Amino acid sequence: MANKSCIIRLSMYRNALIRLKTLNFVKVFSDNLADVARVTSVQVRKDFSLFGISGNRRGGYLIDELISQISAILGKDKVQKFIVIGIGNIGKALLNYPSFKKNEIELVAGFDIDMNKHNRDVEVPILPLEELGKFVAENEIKFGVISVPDFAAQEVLELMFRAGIKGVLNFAPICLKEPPDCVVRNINLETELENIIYFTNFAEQAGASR
Amino acid sequence: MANKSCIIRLSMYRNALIRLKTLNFVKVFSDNLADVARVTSVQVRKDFSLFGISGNRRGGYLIDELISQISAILGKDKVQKFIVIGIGNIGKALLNYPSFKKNEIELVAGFDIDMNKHNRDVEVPILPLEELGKFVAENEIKFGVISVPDFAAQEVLELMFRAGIKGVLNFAPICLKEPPDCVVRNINLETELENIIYFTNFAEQAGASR
DNA sequence: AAACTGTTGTGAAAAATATCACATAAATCA
DNA sequence: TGATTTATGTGATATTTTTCACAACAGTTT
Repeated sequence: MANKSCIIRLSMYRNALIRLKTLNFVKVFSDNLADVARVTSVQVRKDFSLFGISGNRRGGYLIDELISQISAILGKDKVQKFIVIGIGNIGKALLNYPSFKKNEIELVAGFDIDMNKHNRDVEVPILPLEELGKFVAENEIKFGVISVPDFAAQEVLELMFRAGIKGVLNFAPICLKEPPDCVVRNINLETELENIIYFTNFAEQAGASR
Repeated sequence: MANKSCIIRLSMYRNALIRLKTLNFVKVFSDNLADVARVTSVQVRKDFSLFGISGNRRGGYLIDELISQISAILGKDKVQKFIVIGIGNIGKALLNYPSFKKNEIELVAGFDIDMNKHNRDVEVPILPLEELGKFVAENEIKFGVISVPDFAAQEVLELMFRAGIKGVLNFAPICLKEPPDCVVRNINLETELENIIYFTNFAEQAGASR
């Protein structure tokens, strides 16, 4: 079965393909994708073979065909709606983030407990948290982002789960316990920076001792 | 050698430990950390053993000691300064992100090409991109975040590299080519969402066919 | 039409990562 | 003080992921 990094790579291939298409590429080779996505060409082909995507021996892949095949796998054949809970720094950034729409991802509403943040008269309304359940049911929302402070995150996740949300991206710096049949992915900005700090320092030490 | 996920786990253990310390824990067991960081206890101990961290047979680990050992590994024994390039949605969110300081990570300046965004009269100034090299040299900055549009990202990375920056967190939705001796880590918001979408749909299908 | 070239596709091998099983040590109890 | 309990620490094993090596094939050249 496909694993997490494999799907991440598919997304990257798709991005690369879209970019290459704007350059008027008609067919691409696994080597092209490997270069752009910074992996090996075998990795590209192995990933494709896992999903039954095949090209033409010696002829590479037809770019349009490939894009639509990958898009289908990633659920990009239809617009995927999602909501954001917690309109702080990150929540606000997501509300204004331009490239979701280009990628068939649509942020349809934000939620917050702070009534000063509520606002219904805009394209993407900010609603009180109490309306979450109703909104999710009426609009058939499956995906959501958590951008509340750490202490509130687990509670918000359970709220989302009860509302019927099935997939969650969590920015709160805490490792959430995923409810059954609910996919949760954590992005922790400090952790990411700490990772970079470690490997940078490590590389320096290794370099110095070389 | 330690790998990327191992360091991410160390960060998570540290977060967990700090949380447990506020609850007045004095010692912790690998099982406690496993629960909070959502891994197995063997994994915790294996990770520790990789860095020569040892506890007391039967007695677990002294929390203060453990925090300082992990902190030292992650470079948290001193404040790590970093800058942000591109003061758009994400850049702004980072400027106001509260929990960096708690974690010995200090955002010291932002940079942008748009002169309307420049502002020197605040704690974290926003400076013109031309001043990057000078600022980085004078303030001995080693780390930076890229939050510019995709088409500008590679160029900005090379600019940062020439200025002397060694570790970069990239939010631009493009896979950057890392210069030699420079650590680059990509966070792509769309890709993360696509990942969630895929696995949510997949779980649904698997559930339905069960 | 035969030889050649360059790319895909994949079984097998290797490398990386995580888990298991259990020896070892420290504390407690009888 | 010997037996028992409960964690740690780690070699061995299993699993996952990536890379290697090369057969298969479709064009292209001679």
